[in-house]
Amino acid sequence: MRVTREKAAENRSRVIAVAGKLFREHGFNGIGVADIMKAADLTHGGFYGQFDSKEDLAIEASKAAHDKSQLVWSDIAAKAPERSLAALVDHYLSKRHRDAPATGCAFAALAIDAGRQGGTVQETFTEGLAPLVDILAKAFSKGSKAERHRKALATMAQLVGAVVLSRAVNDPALSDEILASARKEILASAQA
Amino acid sequence: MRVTREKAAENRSRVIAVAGKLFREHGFNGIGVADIMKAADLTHGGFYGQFDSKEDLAIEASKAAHDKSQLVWSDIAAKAPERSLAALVDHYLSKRHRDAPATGCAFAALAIDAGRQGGTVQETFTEGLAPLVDILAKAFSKGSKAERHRKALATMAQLVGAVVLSRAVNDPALSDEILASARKEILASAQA
DNA sequence: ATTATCTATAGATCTATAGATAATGC
DNA sequence: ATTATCTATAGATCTATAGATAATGC
Repeated sequence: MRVTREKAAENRSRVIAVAGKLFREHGFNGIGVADIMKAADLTHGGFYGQFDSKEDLAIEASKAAHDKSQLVWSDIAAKAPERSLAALVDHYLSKRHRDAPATGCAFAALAIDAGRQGGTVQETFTEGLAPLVDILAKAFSKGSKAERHRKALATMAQLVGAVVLSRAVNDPALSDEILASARKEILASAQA
Repeated sequence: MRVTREKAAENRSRVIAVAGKLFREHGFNGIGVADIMKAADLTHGGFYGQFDSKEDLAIEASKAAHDKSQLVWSDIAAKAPERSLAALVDHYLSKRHRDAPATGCAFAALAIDAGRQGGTVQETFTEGLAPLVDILAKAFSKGSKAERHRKALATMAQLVGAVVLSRAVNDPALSDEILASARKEILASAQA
């Protein structure tokens, strides 16, 4: 039954990855430890050897999701140095992102849950926000550093809000329209 | 034990009002029927004489919250005919609103939950969005009808996203900054 | 007689723990 | 000997229902 240390570490990572998807899909309160472990091909009881509590897992899974977002955003910005803002916005406000909450941005999927949760989970989200805002700020070509920071915060809010609303409605045309409207506004305001 | 029809109708309304607050505070999955009934000073068992299911209550509570928002927004716009956009934005992005999710906008408190829930709950949120967007569209003074509608959708996303993010972080200064940044951006883009 | 509400409980599910098991790592 | 994982279960909580109760409304 017992596995190598290497395999044990891999099991733990797999639980974090699976939990990250299931939490983003169902919310912190919408999925249980037993189902997460089952999805990771492990037994329920094994969980408490790997993590202190469900909250502990929520923190680890949130951190991993934020780190992944940061990597993806950095890559997108680096690959389109002349139009990084447009590239980031196109990615974030894509139908692909809207339709895949389980693998998408943790803010669009869990920001409200994080606010309710409080404690270390909320702290993790606070720490996860700054790097994304910084990448956005660098993507703005005009204005002072303070102005670019302000625009980045406002843009982050618009990105998250647009994806949240596009997922909240069940009218596909309206959902598309929300994404397209936010996209157009952000790119127009970047010229100002 | 039995009460008058009038009192029974009042009891039902009170359960809807209490549920509206508790759902916005804890999410659809974060509060149970028993606690909602207790908060309404009724017994758990009485619930199923008033509602078909917890989902049925979630729908009624969401509808009531959306109707209330529409009324509040209409009032705000009517009371400041020359600067209704600024009045709406100041209200929505206020610290008071951020700090009172239980009585605030259902989109900022439950949009992610609604997207996950699907079914009639999601339908209720879809129907609740249009009236708010219409009020915003009228508050934009410049541009064609289509342009104002587009700006209203983008602004709605920014409003919701800003409040969601401001509640997700545990750094008060950053939280204030998110609200202020979104406010400034919205009012600047309304001049364009 | 009808019905709004209550008490009590069924049955499912949730987090967490105890103790057993068996393979790794000293 | 240590430890990663498993089986089994405790104890709490959740949605929903059954049947009793007692006052309203015909």
